[in-house]
Amino acid sequence: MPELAEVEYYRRRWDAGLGSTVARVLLHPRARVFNATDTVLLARLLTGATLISSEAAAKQMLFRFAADDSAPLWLGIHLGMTGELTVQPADHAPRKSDHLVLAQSDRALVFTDPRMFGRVLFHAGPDAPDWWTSLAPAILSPAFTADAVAAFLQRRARTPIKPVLLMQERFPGIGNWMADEILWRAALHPKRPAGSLTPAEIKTLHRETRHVATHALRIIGSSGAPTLPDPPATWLFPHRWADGGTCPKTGAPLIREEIGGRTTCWSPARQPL
DNA sequence: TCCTATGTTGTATG
DNA sequence: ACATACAACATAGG
Repeated sequence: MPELAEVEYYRRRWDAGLGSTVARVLLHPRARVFNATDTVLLARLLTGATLISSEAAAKQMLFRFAADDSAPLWLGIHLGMTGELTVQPADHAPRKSDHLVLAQSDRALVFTDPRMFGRVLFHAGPDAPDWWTSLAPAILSPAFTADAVAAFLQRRARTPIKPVLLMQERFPGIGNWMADEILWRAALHPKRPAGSLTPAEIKTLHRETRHVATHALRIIGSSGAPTLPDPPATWLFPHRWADGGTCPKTGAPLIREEIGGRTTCWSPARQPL
C-alpha cells in the first residue's frame, strides 16, 4: 500500500513508542527483509535503547535510537508493496509476517510485511547513514523545480510519462496510484512520451505533482485514524480499481491497461493521446 | 486454477 | 556510459 503519504501515516503509528526503551527485540533473521542487515548487531544494540525520533522521506522511514553505551542508532524501514507498521500489546506474539517486533514496557512496535518486498536497515554511528542522506530532494522541497522536471523528462524522452513518474531519483515517494492521480489531474495521457510534453504541460505536471503530494500528506499522512484513510471521491483513487468505474470529473468510463509493467488507470475523455 | 497486487533491482539489449 | 524494457522476487486474496 505504501507511497509517500501512507509511509508518513505508518511512521506516525510508532509515535506511541517515543521516549520509551526497547525491552526486547524479536525478529525472523532469515526473512528477506533483513538481506542487507546484521540482525545480530541490530538486536543487541537496540535492546535497551530508547526511541528518540522518527522521520519519513520518499518511501523510506528513519527511526533514531539512543543508548547509554553506544553511538546513535539508526533504524531504516522501507515498506515495499505490503509492509505496515502497527502498535500491539506489550506481550505480542509475532505472527508469520511480523518480521520485527520492538517490545517496550507498555506496547510492541511491529513491522509486518507478508510479501517481503520491504527492507529493514540498521546503522550505528554519529552520522545518518548513506541510504538516508542520499535520497533525492523531496517533491515539496525548493529543489523540486519545474526546470529540474523538464531536464529529467528530456533525458527519458522516449519513455512513456507514466513509468517516468515512478522513478524515485526524481519523483521520490511517488508510486502507482499517485502517478495516475497526477496524470489525471494534469490531463495527460500516461503513454505520452516524456519528451513530447510542451513547456506548459511540464509546468502543469510539476504543479499537480506538488498538489497531489501536499493533499495526500494532509488527508492520509497527517491522519491519526486507526485505519488508513482513503482520498475522497473527488479524486481518481476511489474509482480506479472497480470495473465500470467512471471519471469523477467527466463521468466518462475509465480505462485500465498495463503501461511500463504497472496497471494504469486513466480517463480517455480527459486525457487524450 | 488463474489472476491480480500502492515496489525495487538486476540483467539484457540497443 | 546511458537509456530502455522486463523478469524476478514472495505471498495472499478474489
